[in-house]
Amino acid sequence: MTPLEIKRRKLRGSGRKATPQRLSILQAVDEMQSQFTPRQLYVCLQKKHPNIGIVTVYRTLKLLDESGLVCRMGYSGGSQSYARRPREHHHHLVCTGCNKVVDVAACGLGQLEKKLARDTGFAISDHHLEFMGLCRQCQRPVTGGTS
Amino acid sequence: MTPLEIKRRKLRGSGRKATPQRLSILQAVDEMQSQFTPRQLYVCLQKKHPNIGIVTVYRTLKLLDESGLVCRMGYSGGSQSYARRPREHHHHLVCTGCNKVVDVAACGLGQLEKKLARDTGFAISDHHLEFMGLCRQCQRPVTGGTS
DNA sequence: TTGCCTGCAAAGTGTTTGCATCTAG
DNA sequence: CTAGATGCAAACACTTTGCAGGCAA
Repeated sequence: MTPLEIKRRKLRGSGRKATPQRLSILQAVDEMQSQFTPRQLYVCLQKKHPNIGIVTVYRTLKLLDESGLVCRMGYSGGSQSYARRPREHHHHLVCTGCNKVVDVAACGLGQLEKKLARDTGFAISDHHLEFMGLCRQCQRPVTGGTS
Repeated sequence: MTPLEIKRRKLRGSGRKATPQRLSILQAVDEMQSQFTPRQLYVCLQKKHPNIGIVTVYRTLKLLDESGLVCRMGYSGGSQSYARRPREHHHHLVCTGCNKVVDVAACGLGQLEKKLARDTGFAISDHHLEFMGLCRQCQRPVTGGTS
Protein backbone atom coordinates (compact mmCIF):
# COMPACT_ATOMS: atom_id res chain seq x y z
CA MET A 1 0.00 0.00 0.00
CA THR A 2 1.46 3.32 -1.06
CA PRO A 3 2.00 6.10 1.45
CA LEU A 4 -0.64 8.05 -0.40
CA GLU A 5 -3.08 5.24 0.10
CA ILE A 6 -2.31 5.22 3.80
CA LYS A 7 -3.03 8.91 4.10
CA ARG A 8 -6.22 8.46 2.17
CA ARG A 9 -7.38 5.81 4.60
CA LYS A 10 -6.49 7.88 7.60
CA LEU A 11 -8.64 10.67 6.33
CA ARG A 12 -11.52 8.43 5.48
CA GLY A 13 -11.09 6.76 8.82
CA SER A 14 -11.97 9.98 10.58
CA GLY A 15 -14.99 10.41 8.38
CA ARG A 16 -13.68 13.10 6.08
CA LYS A 17 -13.28 13.20 2.36
CA ALA A 18 -9.84 12.49 0.96
CA THR A 19 -9.50 15.37 -1.44
CA PRO A 20 -6.31 16.00 -3.39
CA GLN A 21 -5.76 19.18 -1.38
CA ARG A 22 -5.88 17.33 1.91
CA LEU A 23 -3.55 14.63 0.68
CA SER A 24 -1.12 17.27 -0.51
CA ILE A 25 -1.29 19.00 2.83
CA LEU A 26 -0.74 15.75 4.70
CA GLN A 27 2.26 15.01 2.56
CA ALA A 28 3.68 18.49 3.04
CA VAL A 29 3.21 18.12 6.79
CA ASP A 30 5.23 14.93 6.68
CA GLU A 31 8.03 16.79 5.00
CA MET A 32 8.18 19.58 7.56
CA GLN A 33 11.24 19.30 9.76
CA SER A 34 9.88 21.03 12.81
CA GLN A 35 7.01 23.15 13.97
CA PHE A 36 5.37 25.24 11.30
CA THR A 37 2.71 27.89 11.00
CA PRO A 38 -0.16 27.63 8.54
CA ARG A 39 1.55 30.26 6.45
CA GLN A 40 4.84 28.38 6.34
CA LEU A 41 3.06 25.25 5.23
CA TYR A 42 1.17 27.25 2.65
CA VAL A 43 4.41 28.63 1.23
CA CYS A 44 5.87 25.13 1.02
CA LEU A 45 2.77 23.90 -0.74
CA GLN A 46 2.92 26.67 -3.30
CA LYS A 47 5.93 25.07 -4.96
CA LYS A 48 4.13 21.90 -5.93
CA HIS A 49 0.50 22.83 -5.55
CA PRO A 50 -0.01 26.51 -6.32
CA ASN A 51 -3.72 25.95 -6.59
CA ILE A 52 -4.27 25.38 -2.88
CA GLY A 53 -5.50 28.44 -1.03
CA ILE A 54 -4.29 29.45 2.38
CA VAL A 55 -7.84 29.25 3.65
CA THR A 56 -7.85 25.57 2.88
CA VAL A 57 -4.59 25.18 4.76
CA TYR A 58 -6.12 26.80 7.83
CA ARG A 59 -9.27 24.72 7.64
CA THR A 60 -7.43 21.51 6.93
CA LEU A 61 -4.93 21.94 9.74
CA LYS A 62 -7.74 22.53 12.19
CA LEU A 63 -9.53 19.49 10.87
CA LEU A 64 -6.40 17.33 10.97
CA ASP A 65 -5.79 18.43 14.53
CA GLU A 66 -9.29 17.34 15.48
CA SER A 67 -8.70 14.04 13.75
CA GLY A 68 -5.40 13.59 15.52
CA LEU A 69 -3.35 13.62 12.33
CA VAL A 70 -1.39 16.70 13.27
CA CYS A 71 -0.66 18.27 16.61
CA ARG A 72 -1.49 21.83 17.45
CA MET A 73 1.33 23.46 19.37
CA GLY A 74 1.54 26.80 21.08
CA TYR A 75 1.92 30.18 19.46
CA SER A 76 5.20 31.15 17.95
CA GLY A 77 5.72 34.67 16.76
CA GLY A 78 2.09 35.63 17.01
CA SER A 79 0.96 32.70 14.95
CA GLN A 80 -0.53 29.32 15.73
CA SER A 81 1.95 26.55 15.07
CA TYR A 82 1.49 22.90 14.32
CA ALA A 83 3.65 19.81 14.22
CA ARG A 84 3.36 16.37 12.75
CA ARG A 85 1.07 13.88 14.40
CA PRO A 86 1.84 13.04 17.99
CA ARG A 87 2.04 9.58 19.37
CA GLU A 88 0.67 8.82 22.79
CA HIS A 89 0.89 11.24 25.67
CA HIS A 90 4.26 12.89 25.30
CA HIS A 91 6.02 16.17 25.58
CA HIS A 92 8.32 18.33 23.56
CA LEU A 93 11.88 19.41 23.68
CA VAL A 94 12.28 22.56 21.67
CA CYS A 95 15.60 23.84 20.47
CA THR A 96 15.73 27.59 20.98
CA GLY A 97 18.38 27.78 18.31
CA CYS A 98 16.94 26.07 15.26
CA ASN A 99 13.38 25.55 16.47
CA LYS A 100 13.65 21.80 16.02
CA VAL A 101 11.19 19.78 18.10
CA VAL A 102 11.98 16.42 19.63
CA ASP A 103 9.30 14.26 21.15
CA VAL A 104 9.84 13.15 24.71
CA ALA A 105 8.12 10.07 25.98
CA ALA A 106 9.19 10.32 29.61
CA CYS A 107 6.64 11.97 31.78
CA GLY A 108 6.09 10.73 35.29
CA LEU A 109 3.92 13.66 36.27
CA GLY A 110 1.03 11.49 37.34
CA GLN A 111 1.99 11.69 40.99
CA LEU A 112 2.46 15.43 40.95
CA GLU A 113 -0.88 15.72 39.19
CA LYS A 114 -2.61 13.74 41.90
CA LYS A 115 -0.98 15.72 44.67
CA LEU A 116 -2.01 18.91 42.98
CA ALA A 117 -5.56 17.71 42.58
CA ARG A 118 -5.71 16.96 46.30
CA ASP A 119 -4.21 20.27 47.27
CA THR A 120 -6.23 22.49 45.00
CA GLY A 121 -9.50 20.66 44.46
CA PHE A 122 -9.05 20.84 40.72
CA ALA A 123 -10.12 17.91 38.56
CA ILE A 124 -6.97 17.80 36.50
CA SER A 125 -7.46 16.29 33.11
CA ASP A 126 -4.27 17.00 31.27
CA HIS A 127 -1.00 18.83 31.23
CA HIS A 128 1.45 20.30 28.79
CA LEU A 129 5.15 20.19 29.36
CA GLU A 130 7.75 21.74 27.17
CA PHE A 131 11.48 21.86 27.63
CA MET A 132 13.58 24.56 26.05
CA GLY A 133 17.23 24.40 25.30
CA LEU A 134 19.89 24.13 22.63
CA CYS A 135 20.31 20.98 20.62
CA ARG A 136 23.73 19.45 20.07
CA GLN A 137 24.28 21.20 16.78
CA CYS A 138 23.25 24.60 18.02
CA GLN A 139 25.56 24.25 20.99
CA ARG A 140 28.56 23.94 18.72
CA PRO A 141 30.44 27.16 18.15
CA VAL A 142 29.82 28.50 14.68
CA THR A 143 32.55 27.03 12.49
CA GLY A 144 31.50 28.27 9.09
CA GLY A 145 30.53 31.77 8.03
CA THR A 146 27.96 33.62 10.02
CA SER A 147 26.09 35.11 7.09
CA MET B 1 5.94 55.61 51.43
CA THR B 2 2.62 54.97 49.76
CA PRO B 3 2.19 52.12 47.28
CA LEU B 4 1.62 54.74 44.65
CA GLU B 5 4.92 56.32 45.47
CA ILE B 6 6.60 52.94 45.14
CA LYS B 7 5.17 52.43 41.71
CA ARG B 8 6.23 55.88 40.69
CA ARG B 9 9.77 55.13 41.72
CA LYS B 10 9.80 51.83 39.93
CA LEU B 11 8.84 53.55 36.75
CA ARG B 12 11.31 56.32 37.13
CA GLY B 13 13.89 53.75 38.08
CA SER B 14 13.66 52.24 34.63
CA GLY B 15 13.99 55.63 33.06
CA ARG B 16 10.40 56.22 32.04
CA LYS B 17 7.97 58.92 32.94
CA ALA B 18 5.50 58.17 35.69
CA THR B 19 2.31 59.31 34.03
CA PRO B 20 -1.09 58.88 35.68
CA GLN B 21 -2.04 56.34 33.02
CA ARG B 22 0.96 54.19 33.76
CA LEU B 23 0.35 54.35 37.49
CA SER B 24 -3.28 53.37 36.95
CA ILE B 25 -2.21 50.47 34.78
CA LEU B 26 0.33 49.31 37.32
CA GLN B 27 -2.31 49.44 40.02
CA ALA B 28 -4.83 47.55 37.90
CA VAL B 29 -2.20 44.91 37.18
CA ASP B 30 -1.73 44.46 40.91
CA GLU B 31 -5.43 43.84 41.29
CA MET B 32 -5.63 41.18 38.60
CA GLN B 33 -6.13 37.75 40.04
CA SER B 34 -4.43 35.78 37.33
CA GLN B 35 -3.21 36.08 33.80
CA PHE B 36 -4.88 38.72 31.71
CA THR B 37 -4.89 39.95 28.16
CA PRO B 38 -4.43 43.60 27.28
CA ARG B 39 -8.13 43.78 26.53
CA GLN B 40 -9.13 42.36 29.89
CA LEU B 41 -6.96 44.86 31.67
CA TYR B 42 -8.40 47.61 29.51
CA VAL B 43 -11.93 46.62 30.49
CA CYS B 44 -11.00 46.62 34.17
CA LEU B 45 -9.45 50.03 33.80
CA GLN B 46 -12.56 51.45 32.18
CA LYS B 47 -14.41 51.34 35.47
CA LYS B 48 -12.13 53.77 37.23
CA HIS B 49 -10.24 55.34 34.38
CA PRO B 50 -12.44 55.55 31.29
CA ASN B 51 -10.03 57.98 29.73
CA ILE B 52 -7.26 55.45 29.14
CA GLY B 53 -7.16 54.09 25.62
CA ILE B 54 -6.48 50.49 24.78
CA VAL B 55 -3.50 51.57 22.71
CA THR B 56 -1.88 52.92 25.83
CA VAL B 57 -2.55 49.63 27.56
CA TYR B 58 -0.76 47.76 24.78
CA ARG B 59 2.15 50.14 24.77
CA THR B 60 2.43 50.27 28.52
CA LEU B 61 2.31 46.51 28.99
CA LYS B 62 5.08 46.06 26.47
CA LEU B 63 7.07 48.73 28.22
CA LEU B 64 6.44 47.28 31.67
CA ASP B 65 7.49 43.88 30.42
CA GLU B 66 10.76 45.33 29.18
CA SER B 67 11.24 47.00 32.53
CA GLY B 68 10.49 43.78 34.35
CA LEU B 69 7.43 45.14 36.11
CA VAL B 70 5.05 42.67 34.52
CA CYS B 71 5.63 39.28 32.98
CA ARG B 72 4.66 38.39 29.45
CA MET B 73 3.14 34.93 29.32
CA GLY B 74 2.07 32.81 26.39
CA TYR B 75 -0.94 33.22 24.19
CA SER B 76 -4.39 32.44 25.46
CA GLY B 77 -7.29 32.46 23.08
CA GLY B 78 -5.45 34.15 20.30
CA SER B 79 -4.26 36.96 22.51
CA GLN B 80 -1.05 37.79 24.26
CA SER B 81 -1.40 37.43 27.99
CA TYR B 82 0.48 38.98 30.84
CA ALA B 83 0.76 38.41 34.55
CA ARG B 84 2.05 40.33 37.51
CA ARG B 85 5.74 40.27 38.06
CA PRO B 86 6.65 36.64 38.56
CA ARG B 87 8.02 35.19 41.68
CA GLU B 88 10.43 32.32 41.42
CA HIS B 89 10.16 29.47 39.00
CA HIS B 90 6.59 28.21 39.08
CA HIS B 91 3.88 26.71 36.92
CA HIS B 92 0.21 27.17 36.22
CA LEU B 93 -2.98 25.29 36.82
CA VAL B 94 -5.59 26.47 34.35
CA CYS B 95 -9.29 25.87 34.76
CA THR B 96 -10.75 24.86 31.43
CA GLY B 97 -14.13 26.02 32.64
CA CYS B 98 -13.64 29.57 33.82
CA ASN B 99 -10.09 30.15 32.63
CA LYS B 100 -8.90 30.93 36.14
CA VAL B 101 -5.17 30.45 36.66
CA VAL B 102 -3.60 29.22 39.87
CA ASP B 103 0.12 29.38 40.46
CA VAL B 104 1.81 26.13 41.37
CA ALA B 105 5.09 26.21 43.20
CA ALA B 106 5.77 22.48 43.14
CA CYS B 107 8.01 21.46 40.33
CA GLY B 108 10.55 18.73 40.87
CA LEU B 109 11.39 18.44 37.22
CA GLY B 110 15.06 19.03 37.75
CA GLN B 111 15.85 15.33 37.69
CA LEU B 112 13.81 14.68 34.58
CA GLU B 113 15.52 17.63 32.98
CA LYS B 114 18.95 16.24 33.72
CA LYS B 115 18.02 12.79 32.46
CA LEU B 116 16.67 14.31 29.31
CA ALA B 117 19.78 16.38 28.80
CA ARG B 118 21.88 13.22 29.07
CA ASP B 119 19.68 11.25 26.72
CA THR B 120 19.26 13.84 24.03
CA GLY B 121 22.38 15.97 24.22
CA PHE B 122 20.29 19.10 24.57
CA ALA B 123 21.47 21.88 26.84
CA ILE B 124 18.16 22.37 28.55
CA SER B 125 17.70 25.83 29.95
CA ASP B 126 14.08 25.99 30.96
CA HIS B 127 10.70 24.36 30.82
CA HIS B 128 7.05 25.27 30.83
CA LEU B 129 4.50 23.17 32.58
CA GLU B 130 0.79 23.75 32.58
CA PHE B 131 -1.96 21.65 34.09
CA MET B 132 -5.48 21.75 32.74
CA GLY B 133 -8.61 20.82 34.57
CA LEU B 134 -11.79 22.03 36.20
CA CYS B 135 -11.67 24.07 39.38
CA ARG B 136 -13.95 23.23 42.27
CA GLN B 137 -16.64 25.66 41.22
CA CYS B 138 -16.70 24.56 37.62
CA GLN B 139 -16.99 20.95 38.70
CA ARG B 140 -20.29 21.64 40.43
CA PRO B 141 -23.37 20.80 38.39
CA VAL B 142 -25.06 23.91 37.10
CA THR B 143 -27.60 24.91 39.72
CA GLY B 144 -28.94 28.09 38.19
CA GLY B 145 -30.32 28.54 34.69
CA THR B 146 -28.16 27.79 31.75
CA SER B 147 -29.44 30.90 29.93
C1' DT C 1 10.52 74.38 27.51
C1' DT C 2 11.52 69.77 25.73
C1' DG C 3 11.12 65.25 24.85
C1' DC C 4 8.48 61.63 25.98
C1' DC C 5 3.49 60.15 26.34
C1' DT C 6 -1.40 59.81 25.00
C1' DG C 7 -5.37 58.96 22.21
C1' DC C 8 -7.56 58.65 17.97
C1' DA C 9 -7.84 56.54 13.65
C1' DA C 10 -5.87 53.91 10.21
C1' DA C 11 -2.96 50.32 8.73
C1' DG C 12 -0.97 45.58 9.34
C1' DT C 13 -1.34 40.66 10.42
C1' DG C 14 -3.34 36.35 11.42
C1' DT C 15 -7.61 33.78 11.23
C1' DT C 16 -12.54 32.87 10.28
C1' DT C 17 -16.84 33.15 7.64
C1' DG C 18 -20.31 33.71 3.60
C1' DC C 19 -21.20 32.04 -0.63
C1' DA C 20 -21.13 30.14 -5.25
C1' DT C 21 -18.98 26.33 -7.35
C1' DC C 22 -17.03 21.85 -7.54
C1' DT C 23 -16.28 17.00 -6.51
C1' DA C 24 -15.52 12.55 -3.66
C1' DG C 25 -18.17 8.94 -2.50
C1' DC D 1 -26.93 12.88 -6.92
C1' DT D 2 -25.71 14.90 -2.33
C1' DA D 3 -23.15 16.37 1.39
C1' DG D 4 -19.16 18.08 2.19
C1' DA D 5 -14.89 20.70 0.39
C1' DT D 6 -12.71 24.56 -2.06
C1' DG D 7 -11.38 29.30 -3.09
C1' DC D 8 -12.24 33.97 -3.28
C1' DA D 9 -13.23 38.07 -0.88
C1' DA D 10 -14.90 40.15 2.98
C1' DA D 11 -15.33 40.17 7.82
C1' DC D 12 -13.09 39.89 12.40
C1' DA D 13 -9.90 40.20 16.10
C1' DC D 14 -5.55 41.55 17.90
C1' DT D 15 -1.69 44.59 17.64
C1' DT D 16 1.15 48.30 15.81
C1' DT D 17 1.95 52.85 13.74
C1' DG D 18 1.38 57.97 12.21
C1' DC D 19 0.32 62.13 13.95
C1' DA D 20 -1.35 66.20 16.54
C1' DG D 21 -1.83 67.69 20.97
C1' DG D 22 -0.58 67.21 26.09
C1' DC D 23 2.14 66.79 30.20
C1' DA D 24 6.09 65.20 33.51
C1' DA D 25 10.41 66.65 34.66
